[in-house]
Amino acid sequence: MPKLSRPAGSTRSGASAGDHTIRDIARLSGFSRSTVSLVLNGDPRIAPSTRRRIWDVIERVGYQPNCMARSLARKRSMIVAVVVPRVSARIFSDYYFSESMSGINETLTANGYRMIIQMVTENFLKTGMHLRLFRERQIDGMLLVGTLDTDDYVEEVFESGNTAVLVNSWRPGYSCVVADNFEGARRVVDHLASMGHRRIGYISGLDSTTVGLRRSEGYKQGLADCGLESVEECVGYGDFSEQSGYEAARQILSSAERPTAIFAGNDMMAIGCVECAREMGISVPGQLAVVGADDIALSSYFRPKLTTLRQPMFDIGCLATELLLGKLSGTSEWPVEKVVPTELIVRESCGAECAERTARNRTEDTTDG
Amino acid sequence: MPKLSRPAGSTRSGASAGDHTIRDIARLSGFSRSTVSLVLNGDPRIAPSTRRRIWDVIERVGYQPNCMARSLARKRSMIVAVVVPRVSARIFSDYYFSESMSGINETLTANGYRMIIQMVTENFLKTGMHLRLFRERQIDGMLLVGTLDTDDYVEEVFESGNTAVLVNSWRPGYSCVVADNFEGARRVVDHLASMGHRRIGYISGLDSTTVGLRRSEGYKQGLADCGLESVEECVGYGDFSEQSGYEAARQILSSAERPTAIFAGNDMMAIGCVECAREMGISVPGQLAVVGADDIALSSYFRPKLTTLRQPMFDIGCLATELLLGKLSGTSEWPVEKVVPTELIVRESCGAECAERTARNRTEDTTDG
DNA sequence: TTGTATGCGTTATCAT
DNA sequence: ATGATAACGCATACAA
Repeated sequence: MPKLSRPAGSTRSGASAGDHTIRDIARLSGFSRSTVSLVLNGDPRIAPSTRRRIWDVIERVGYQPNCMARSLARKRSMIVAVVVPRVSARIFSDYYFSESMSGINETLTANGYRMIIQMVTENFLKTGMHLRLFRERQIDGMLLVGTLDTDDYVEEVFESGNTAVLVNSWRPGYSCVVADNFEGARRVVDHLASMGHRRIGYISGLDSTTVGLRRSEGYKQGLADCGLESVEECVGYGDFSEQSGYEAARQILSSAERPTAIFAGNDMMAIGCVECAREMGISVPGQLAVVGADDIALSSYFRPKLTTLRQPMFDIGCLATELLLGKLSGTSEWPVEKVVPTELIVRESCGAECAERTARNRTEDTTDG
Repeated sequence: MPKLSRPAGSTRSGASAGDHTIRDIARLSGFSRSTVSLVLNGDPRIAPSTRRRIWDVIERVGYQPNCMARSLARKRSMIVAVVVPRVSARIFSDYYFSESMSGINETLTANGYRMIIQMVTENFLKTGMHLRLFRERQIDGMLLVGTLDTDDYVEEVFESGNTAVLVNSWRPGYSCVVADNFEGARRVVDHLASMGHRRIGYISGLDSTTVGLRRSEGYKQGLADCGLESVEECVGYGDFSEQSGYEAARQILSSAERPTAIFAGNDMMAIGCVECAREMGISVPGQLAVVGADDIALSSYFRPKLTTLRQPMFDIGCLATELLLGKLSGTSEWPVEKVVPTELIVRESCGAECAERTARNRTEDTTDG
């Protein structure tokens, strides 16, 4: 039974209204700190009556547990680090990443977690930040978005026994969520071929990324499936930037027998490609069909509106986070690879207005090489 | 002098390579925990020799201090919370905010701080999260971006004695960084008038935001300065969304004597406005000059390229963060209001190709209303 | 069901 | 210049 102890002179100077500790609650309620702690964490073996009494005090004084202290004791911070490549100085403005970030953040907060953002800077690499975050900051898990095949820290994170998941990149044996860019790219070519194109060009992104590589592979497979041959002058190499798309397009479009369609490895390169065609007096989609990939916000505002292979980055972020939290809470198998479908969004730049119709009218006999 | 104590069986099971505590360092170096702590924090009154010896051990075993424990003891977390309005479910995709976020994040990390993001959700309001963050998470400071005049929590944050700064919003007596949208809007009107426009319309954003209000006021002032009268049919009311811009434009452009120019309260509304004009068969900029505001990335990709009143959100984010950190470290006066200039970016949608020329040819005698 | 004692890893206060 | 010890606020075996 609780002892009737007075609050005593427990108000420390400068302490604002709700600045209490678990000690205060124990004293005010007449129970021990442990009991209060158990109540706080919803332990079922506390008598309903005492639970009530303790909660009354907690709410009366507006007590809030201190996360730092809790984390220290529990050795869990309820914080997840999101590691993003330093594509530009302004990562948040990059639509591709910002979209997944939104999904991640929402899922995290919905589950009581917080996120901190870590860019892959030189300092990150040099100081071994990928492991320090676990030790120093006590982060519970890590989300690695859009890593490169050449990023060595990825292996170290997984092999260190910490829990992490790859967001839209893939490595054998590690948990990840990726979009099916192979199948998607294949379908882009298929779509183009079904519209009568026989000479279909390609501007690659970075093949050191899973996304870029899969799109490149899908492009080749698509060509093969349609009985089309791969022409070297029709493919250029970019790095996902608008400028690189522009340059690759100039090269491709200058070739002796230029393609009637070009599939760009992402939307920004597709835009660069369109700009280039425009300058060369080649109308899009009239004389050249262009298809991008990602479906960034810009795609529907650009003219001609970009036909693109949509990648659901928001959903991918959500899914990856769910996987991570699932692992942290014990549920969910491990490791697990989740692949989400891509979607061909047909707009103006490819010259076809309705994807469904085109797809339905098409039959297997497209392999007329 | 250090005692020669052996490492003893201090290796706990499951401890990875660098999983040591300050105790281990003390034992291994032969000094006390206090001394190690002092060395760690660069206290000058430790003998260079011992400092060396301790650092040797630290680096040899790869010791990393635990942030949680440190924060608990120091009562400082080195974490700043960024509070953003829930304009959409996907805050990061909103260019306006993402840009400032980049500035904030960079400045924060450059100074050893981390950021956590807090959206203003119903839960945020209901649970008094704005104050809980200080207590529970022990955050050191708060950055409030784009708050509404109706947001009551703002006052509470500042009055609670915690340190915070407003990012692109203003309240009397509180520290903030704002863009000079009043002067900027004034100049937009001035520019339009100097091009011969006498009937200049306006689509307002939310006047409950500092940004929106200042632009509205600047618009009126600009009209007055140019000796132009404000015509009611020429102004519409939007909420910063493309859709609202579209609708306001339809109303304005349907009026008996429609304006020859429209200044929209932000770029998205300007885009909506252009789309509407297009549908109504009004060419831009031929029959209607349109000017937006913010200079979001889309502005230069949209056709016609948007003339816009640029607001340096990245810089604003940096500045606000510097102010906050300055206050936290004792330097920097308080409170302080910083206003940064806006810039008129002249592109296609206003029908003027060169701002400088126009500006130079213009003299004071524009007040011929 | 509840209380006691101890630990979490660090900093800070006071000695020496 | 360095060391012993008490916070910091909470969680958790273990005891009762």
